Amino acid sequence: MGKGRAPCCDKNQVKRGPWSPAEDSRLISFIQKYGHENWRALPKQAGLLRCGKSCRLRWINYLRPDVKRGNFTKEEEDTILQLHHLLGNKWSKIASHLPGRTDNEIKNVWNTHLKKRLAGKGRDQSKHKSSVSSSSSSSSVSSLGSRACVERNARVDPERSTGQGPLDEKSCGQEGMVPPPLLNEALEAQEKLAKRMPDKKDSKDQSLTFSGSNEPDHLKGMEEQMDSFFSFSSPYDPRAALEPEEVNKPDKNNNELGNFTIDIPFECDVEFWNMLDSLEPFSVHKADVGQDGPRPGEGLSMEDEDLSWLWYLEDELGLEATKEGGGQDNSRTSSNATSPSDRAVPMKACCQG
DNA sequence: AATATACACAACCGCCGATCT
DNA sequence: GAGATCGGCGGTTGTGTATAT
Repeated sequence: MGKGRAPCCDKNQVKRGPWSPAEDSRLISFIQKYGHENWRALPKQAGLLRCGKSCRLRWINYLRPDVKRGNFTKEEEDTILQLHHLLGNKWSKIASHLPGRTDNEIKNVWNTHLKKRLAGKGRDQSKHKSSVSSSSSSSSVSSLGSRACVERNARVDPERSTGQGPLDEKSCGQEGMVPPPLLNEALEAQEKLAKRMPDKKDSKDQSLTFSGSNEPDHLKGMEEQMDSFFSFSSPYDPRAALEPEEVNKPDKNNNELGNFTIDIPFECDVEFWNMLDSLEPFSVHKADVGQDGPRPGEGLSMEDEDLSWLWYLEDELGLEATKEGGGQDNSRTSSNATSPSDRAVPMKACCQG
């Protein structure tokens, strides 16, 4: 081969632009039958005049059975906001925490909705950021249940979050932000879990396997979950374009896309969130939110939620400064807050309830 | 009703890291 | 070890649709 990188495809030979239903049908049909071991070879084998990358993108972002279409829920948006605060523009990582959502979709939502929302709030919030409650966005994460542990740690600072890039040690902890150790810990936990993923091939791409025979038992229960992902709200469901003779008919003993099984390794998510699910410190403190305040389950106001969360953190971290509002120093870069050993304590407390 | 503008989202592009040879 | 290949990721663009004028 010559020097330099070979083009992924001959742009003169491939079709570009929007996919037609027929192309979708062909791609789905082919992947159902043969899988997608080699994206580059796939279009040729499937008889598609498309670049392999284009096929892959189309499949991953649109045709994959577990892709959830439709508007993002408030919870999903909140999750994106907070994960973005944690991770920056790591769309694929963020997407991994939103089953059924693709990185591309999340990226679009961020660029179209969330960034603006944050920008708007940033302006709004700048007027009030001296108060404790200024640490909150107007979004509520209460319905996210125990995920709140991490997500609260990632409570968005709109002014900061409108910028690109992950929450770094300089930025977090300022202006009433939740102390960063928990953020770091959350990140570390995520990364540890990611590293524990046995094999990249097993985890990549939330891919599908197309075999009825070697379906892992633990995945069978997932079918039901996956079924929910088949609900589409878009007017054109590409999978509806499948022509009957081209696709495997749904097996009555199997899921509705025929004789392939979903092999989507959510272990990372499950483990991660299960770990967090074991943490219920916040719920205790919810109950403490002002004797006159709402009781748990009665719908805390955002302010109450934020306050109680801050109080919880203060208890755990022995911090009083937070009560004084976010205004505390920008010195959160002090090393004692970021050393792993120091970080472990509050998170551990958090995790162990 | 026609046109301009803004918005939303699908798709493309180029780079990077991992793996293969 | 070096180069080739591939999949994946993030940034950007193009296009269709909705809304405003």
